[in-house]
Amino acid sequence: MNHHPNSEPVPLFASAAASANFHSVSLASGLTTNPYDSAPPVPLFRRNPAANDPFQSTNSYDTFFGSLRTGTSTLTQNNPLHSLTSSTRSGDIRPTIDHILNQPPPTGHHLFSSHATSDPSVPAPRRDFSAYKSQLPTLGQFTTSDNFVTSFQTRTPKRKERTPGMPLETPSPTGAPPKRRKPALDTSEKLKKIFALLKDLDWTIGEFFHHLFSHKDEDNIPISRSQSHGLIVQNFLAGKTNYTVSDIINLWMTSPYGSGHDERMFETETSYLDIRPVRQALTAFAVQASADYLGSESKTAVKPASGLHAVIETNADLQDEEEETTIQWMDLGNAVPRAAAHFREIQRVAFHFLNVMAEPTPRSRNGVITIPKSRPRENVVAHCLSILDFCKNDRARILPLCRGVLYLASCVPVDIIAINSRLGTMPSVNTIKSALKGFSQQKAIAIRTRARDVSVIKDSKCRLRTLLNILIFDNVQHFLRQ
DNA sequence: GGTCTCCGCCTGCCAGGAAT
DNA sequence: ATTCCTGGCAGGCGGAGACC
Repeated sequence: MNHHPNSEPVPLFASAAASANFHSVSLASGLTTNPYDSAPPVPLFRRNPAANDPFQSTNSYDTFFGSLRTGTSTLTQNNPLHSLTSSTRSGDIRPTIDHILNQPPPTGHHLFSSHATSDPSVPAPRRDFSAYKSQLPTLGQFTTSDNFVTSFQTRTPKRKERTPGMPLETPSPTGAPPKRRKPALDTSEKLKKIFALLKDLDWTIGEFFHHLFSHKDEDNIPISRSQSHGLIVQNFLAGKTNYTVSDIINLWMTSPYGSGHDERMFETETSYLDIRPVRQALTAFAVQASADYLGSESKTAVKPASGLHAVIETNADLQDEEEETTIQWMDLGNAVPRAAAHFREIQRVAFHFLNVMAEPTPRSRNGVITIPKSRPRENVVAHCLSILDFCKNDRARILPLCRGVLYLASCVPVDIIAINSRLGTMPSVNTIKSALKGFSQQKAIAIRTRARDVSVIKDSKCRLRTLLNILIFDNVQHFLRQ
């Protein structure tokens, strides 16, 4: 037995009423119809599975997977599971008499039933392949005569469609009576067998999933699994099976058997590993995984190479002019669209979240839906992210510096700039002034370099011309009328 | 009263070394 | 090869004093 090292194997169901089978529990007399009331009060498994149960001889993890893996397993061509798969492949779902007789009683809230009819005497109507396929659980797709692994992958029907006039079975060339296939199992029957097997193994569903997907032991040492086991898990996790992980999660989130909403939904403090109910754990996982990613995203965003840094190089020779963190006065002009593009690319998730939060509610007036445009969302989100990044790293200040220059140029009182500096919307007034001085020095250096340039060039008519530099000063002082 | 300059403190960046 | 840790360094911030 391959139990979890830290937990005792807990039987999935009590053994008090071991004689009751699965159907008698959830569907008995049609009384247990409300899944919200309580869990099934009696065991879902038979204590003694049928003698021809293909799963009954498997009593360990390895035996279980080994039995499912190859054609030498206990599942053979004569196995009901295989017969159903064969009929599914052909696209001709024809319930046999046994199949009809084994249909579960009707209920509106059967835990695992896929039948919607309310009359047990009426066989399930014929359906096309896609309709039937959509109601099969993943485990119902197992085949045994072929490679078990390949049955997880998407298959295309290999057999010809049977026309109405075609006989159901082809006579044997030897004249022997044709072998009759065993009736196909429905979903409930398959689940019943799986549950019986789990009970024989003394496993809960949780233990089964844990051992199925665990890849490291308690010492953090990788667990060696069989090749087929690895491929099965790989195909499922890679989304190559008919029912993907997202399908399963969706079923968990919408199942009436899951606990309802409470304050632990979207929990941020308690680790999702410590939350047991499925919806609370899933929503907490989503929040905490997103939070972790947002943290790493912002950590990357404030690195010098990200483009948000603003260093005003004032060295006389401007050797570092090519550095990506060095900015000039001209760079402030297009800082907002540059930053917005940066956020959309590097802080993709944060940009999306803030966009969703800032999205205004569309208004309907006289049947015309209008979206407010007075505050462009992209600008708002870009400035919000710039403040957050500036809070994280004071070098990532391209937009705060733009805002500070605007405030300073607008003769805003120093106290207002100090308050905004405290709030993270702009640097301190000293830093803003230093930046302006740096820009001024950059301009002065550029002018001196141009002024020294007295080279001779050729014009369009190949005449030699001497460069003439003209400096034009513009008075841009801002006068305040008292 | 406003502005400028200086200086100490603090924080982020970066390079180098150690650990994994 | 990658990640983590640590120490040095640069520069921003904010307070205090001087100047206008």
